[in-house]
Amino acid sequence: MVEATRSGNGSARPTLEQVAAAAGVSRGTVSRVVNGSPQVSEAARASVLEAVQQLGYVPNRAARSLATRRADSVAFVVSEPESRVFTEPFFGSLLRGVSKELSASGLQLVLVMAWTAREHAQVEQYVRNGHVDGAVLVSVHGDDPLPWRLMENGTPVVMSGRPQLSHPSLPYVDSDNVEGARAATAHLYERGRRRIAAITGPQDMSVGVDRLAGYRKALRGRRGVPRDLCAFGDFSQESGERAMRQLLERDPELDAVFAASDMMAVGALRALRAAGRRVPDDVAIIGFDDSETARHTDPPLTSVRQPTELMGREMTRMLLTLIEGGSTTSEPVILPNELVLRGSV
Amino acid sequence: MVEATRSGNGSARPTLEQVAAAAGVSRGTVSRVVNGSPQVSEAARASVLEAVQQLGYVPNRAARSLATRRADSVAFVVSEPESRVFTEPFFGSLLRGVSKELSASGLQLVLVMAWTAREHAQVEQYVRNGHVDGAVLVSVHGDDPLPWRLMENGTPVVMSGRPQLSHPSLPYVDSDNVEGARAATAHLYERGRRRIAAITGPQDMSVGVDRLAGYRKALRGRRGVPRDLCAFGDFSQESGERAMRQLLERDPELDAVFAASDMMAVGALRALRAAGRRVPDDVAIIGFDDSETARHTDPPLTSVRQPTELMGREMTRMLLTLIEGGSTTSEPVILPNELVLRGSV
DNA sequence: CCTACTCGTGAGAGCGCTCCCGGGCTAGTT
DNA sequence: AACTAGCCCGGGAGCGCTCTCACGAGTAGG
Repeated sequence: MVEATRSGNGSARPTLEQVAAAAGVSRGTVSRVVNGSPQVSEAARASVLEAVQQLGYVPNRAARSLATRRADSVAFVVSEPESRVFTEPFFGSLLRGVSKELSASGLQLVLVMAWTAREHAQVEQYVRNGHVDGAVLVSVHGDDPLPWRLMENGTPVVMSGRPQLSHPSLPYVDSDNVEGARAATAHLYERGRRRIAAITGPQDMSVGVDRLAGYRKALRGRRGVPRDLCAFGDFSQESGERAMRQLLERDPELDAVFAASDMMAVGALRALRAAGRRVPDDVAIIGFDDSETARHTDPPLTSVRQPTELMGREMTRMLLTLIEGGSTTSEPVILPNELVLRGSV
Repeated sequence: MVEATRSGNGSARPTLEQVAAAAGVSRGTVSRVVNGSPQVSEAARASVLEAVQQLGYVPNRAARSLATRRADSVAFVVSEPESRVFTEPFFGSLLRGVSKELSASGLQLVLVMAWTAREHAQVEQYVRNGHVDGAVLVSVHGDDPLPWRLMENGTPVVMSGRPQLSHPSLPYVDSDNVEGARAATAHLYERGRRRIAAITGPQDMSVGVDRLAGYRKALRGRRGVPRDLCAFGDFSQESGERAMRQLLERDPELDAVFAASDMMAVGALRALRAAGRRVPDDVAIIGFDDSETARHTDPPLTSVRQPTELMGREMTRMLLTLIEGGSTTSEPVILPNELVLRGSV
């Protein structure tokens, strides 16, 4: 009796068998109805549906998984050694996209986070062991073999961002970093700026490379415009500040800066203020990521916004297609960015 | 043959049965070893362990769940109608704490997000249907019946933050908002400030109420100090700016502000600058949350930091205890905050 | 009118695990 | 020596579902 209380849970969940009994059909038929098979008469379907409704039947996930050998869930893997993962709205937004797209198809979203090397190995174990049908990988490092290991294993995987060592046909979704950077730089040019500097990200990451390429592309062919006025940062504020100081030293006359991340732009703002430059009067500046911070700087930062939620949705769609098709390779999807205009230009 | 290729997946995962065969024992014994039962001889244990190692055996989650009638997973439910959920580091940090604590006990973390009312209902369905053993609820609104509905259903639930309509024994973890606000205000006083204003949060949320209470508590009994110099905001930057303007109007002589959120503090900074006040020379200011933004304002913002990751861990620990004990009620846990000193004081 | 299908349905056989019962063995007790 | 008490261990039953196969009834074709 104590046990009965213990298990609590009000009414025990009805099983297929009970629904079948109530509807006056067999288990098989109920299963067919529940799974939307066309092979069932209207009469049977109706009475099953009624019984389902009445008993409040919900399929038991575990039993289904066991029988189908599918997990009916996908992993969202964050393999970030740094701790600041979620301070960036990027992840949250991506997650939201994934969540929305996934809930439509009834799959579970299992969140897996790994910081230490040991956890990293566990993640691989976990995914390889078929606990999930596929995985969305975010913030994977360049030399991380995880995606390929999983692909070899036959597990569908989709990454966010183009991997550096582009393995042929490794499925990924990315925003058009080249075009975003190009548009930002072009915007500065169109506003009449002529000495446009760049603070770029690390060149061992595709975002870093692409955003620099976009900057160069925008300035290519323009006469009398320096286009190698760039300093390198690591996306952090400090590095942006340092880079800005270097740039001011190299060219005190510069009148605009394209920063490959908002954080670096914030650092640049500080350096500019310290150097007595007014923004945007003396120097215009554009960042990248459209982070929360961009809205609160002084002046507010014009920035390139990535369609993060959409990226999440696309990744999920791609993953579901892979899972369904039993494949592990796919053409990448590149989504357009958007320039958000604020006071810094 | 095509099928064989399709299913891919390299080597099929070994089952208990196969491990048993390899180890020369029965299924039961392998199960006992895997689950750490003491009722097994050293010899048997050793040979099972060896077989497990060799075959790379990992228990099938679905089968286990089916047999034990447990889900071996908990849900992290974000029921936030707003879209800015993850722009605040709070959630990410909480999530990390939950993830860390959970991975130690081998449970899955299922992320469930709900924005629309319909999704809200689905979440309830989902959790009630026993897909998870328990749930961590964050950012629940005051009038949201979700936690109680789940509790009635017998599902263990832990909330973040003290609920307003404090249902007796609804389990929650919170930081000590009263004490955090008190310490911040007291700090301002100790630094010699005497006209300390407050920008408080909405009074229909416990955080809003508590932080105001802390402010009042710090000033109680101090002679010649105004302690009702407060304006209300809604935690947003705009509301902070507005509140600050009101306060300056009411008392142009004020020399310090305690803001109940960093965002409001940022707004206040703007208003102060617009009014020609220097921070911290003329007016000192302290925020709350120690957000990413606090680090990037000018000057950097002194703020109260909540032990968010720890809160996540505590919530998880509490939840696991509830699950294990088959209970749904528990004493709340209140964790201390910390004042992070930066340039704004 | 018989054969050949098609279509809807029922039933059996698992999926891989845990739980529990009972048998065999050893050690301790009278 | 006989009996009991433990301790290990094996194996059956069953968790709730899907899937395959076979069967009966209807329909069309020869």
